[in-house]
Amino acid sequence: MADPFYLTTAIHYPNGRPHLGHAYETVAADVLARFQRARGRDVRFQTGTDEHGLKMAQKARDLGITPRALADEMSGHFRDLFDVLGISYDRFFRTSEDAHHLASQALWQAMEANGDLYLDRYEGWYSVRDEAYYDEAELTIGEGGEKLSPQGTPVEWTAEESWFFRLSRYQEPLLALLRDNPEWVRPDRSRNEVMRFVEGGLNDLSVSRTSFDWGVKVPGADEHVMYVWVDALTNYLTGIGYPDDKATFEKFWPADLHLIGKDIVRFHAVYWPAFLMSAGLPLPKAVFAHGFLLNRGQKESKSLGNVTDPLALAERFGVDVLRYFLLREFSFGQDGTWSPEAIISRANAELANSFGNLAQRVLSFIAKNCDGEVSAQGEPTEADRALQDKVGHACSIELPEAFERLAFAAGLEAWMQAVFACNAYVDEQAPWALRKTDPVRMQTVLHVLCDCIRRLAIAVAPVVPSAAEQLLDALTIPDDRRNFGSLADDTPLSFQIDKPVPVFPRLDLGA
RNA sequence: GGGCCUGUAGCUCAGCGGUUAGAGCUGGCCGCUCAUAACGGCUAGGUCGCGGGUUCGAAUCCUGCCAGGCCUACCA
Repeated sequence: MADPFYLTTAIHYPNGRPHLGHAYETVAADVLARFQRARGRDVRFQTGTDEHGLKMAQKARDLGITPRALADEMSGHFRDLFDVLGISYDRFFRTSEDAHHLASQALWQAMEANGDLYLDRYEGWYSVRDEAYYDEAELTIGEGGEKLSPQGTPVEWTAEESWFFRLSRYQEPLLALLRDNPEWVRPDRSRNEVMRFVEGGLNDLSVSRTSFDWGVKVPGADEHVMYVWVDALTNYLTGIGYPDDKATFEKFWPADLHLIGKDIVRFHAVYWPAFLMSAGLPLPKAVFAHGFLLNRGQKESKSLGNVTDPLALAERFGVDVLRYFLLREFSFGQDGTWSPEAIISRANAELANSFGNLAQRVLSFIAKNCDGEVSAQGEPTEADRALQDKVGHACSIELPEAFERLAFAAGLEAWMQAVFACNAYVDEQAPWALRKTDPVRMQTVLHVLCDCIRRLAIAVAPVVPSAAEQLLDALTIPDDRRNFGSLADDTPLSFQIDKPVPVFPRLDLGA
């Protein structure tokens, strides 16, 4: 049976429409999911929306609709976006699902049974906007004499009964986890952040609210709803059947990777493992925090009015182009800067001119001059072997090795080098000259090139699935010969080529 | 305020103690004509944020400062 691979994105908070950052994280996860499937893993890939919490309740109130209606609408936008982007999720998760409430309560009860939950009283200056309590000393006075949080949001004196989680118990176990598994949280930036936070001492965590009811009810205390992060994190369990579907759950848990943004590292690398330890469940194998994308070097925000709709980018440039750009342009884990010009430049140089045109010049030559069929007829030369070695190494070794460590840009860089080598080979071998002088040799050259294109397309398919599929169709490669295992296949004896169509059209700025 | 991260050719990035600091894009020159005016070859271009220090030797280590980001903080 295939080796399971369970991968998650963070579930997205749908108090607004999805932005490019949501697309970035989810596309990256999708590439990894497709990559692992093509390597033969039994992949379970989950994304979704995190719909509870005060901010959703308030936003709904402002709009005069129910939180449920707001969640339905906004979650739909996320799902639509992901469908357009070709996200191959196995499960689109919503925390408002009934099963999730039951699962969160089950987790809660497991933590309670372990003696880690207790009722206490919480009071202080509470900012609804920040969803946080502040100390008196932190407050400032606004123009009208009202008290403001450090973020400048209004605060009100609030007292509520709250359940607390004994996070303080888990300081040592967490430190041991981080010490003994240096790769558990990546990159190092995030690991450092977590280490320092835990070393600084952990206070018990307030994990329930009574000031609103849009959330998961605390078992046996109906007036409380769970703190959003408790039920949000639980989605990783619920989505694979916790607690009732033991077969599915045990197959996929613990997760192989939680892919998240760098801003929510603490929740995933401190609170989450503590909850799981408390409930007696195994911990996920790894957490990876990606960087943020900056629009021409600036953070996108509503107040700056520079928020990009990822759907518009996908429509303007194409889904495959956008996916390729997102993974190729940035060092995953670090922040990156993008612009429409950068997308066009990258797409034209690498996808249209280098790879797309390579396929087009070879396939269309075959369609025109060989009646659409090529086969190996002569002995391979040194140049043939050198090219095939280069392409084979890039596709079977370099790209997979890089993708395994989430170094997508490095993997695609190695892949591009192989594409360059193919174009150089075409020029050196000049099949258009061989057509007149040595048709047998011409067949061999074209045959080598078809096989290289086949392997390049298979390797890059997780990133640009539609275009790769078109190319493999054009080469008449069977569906079950399109995975990484097939890279090592013996070259097909012959290739049948229909009249090809360019798979990556050139883009221009006016478009 | 503290911690961590980032700052390398016009642009996006790699290099993270050791020969003349690399790649791609952009620019210039040459070649080719199969191809999406695409491809190939050559070439131009850098005070490695700034100032100190360690070392035979630093973009690479230490320190101070500047700019941006993330996390965090009882600092009136």
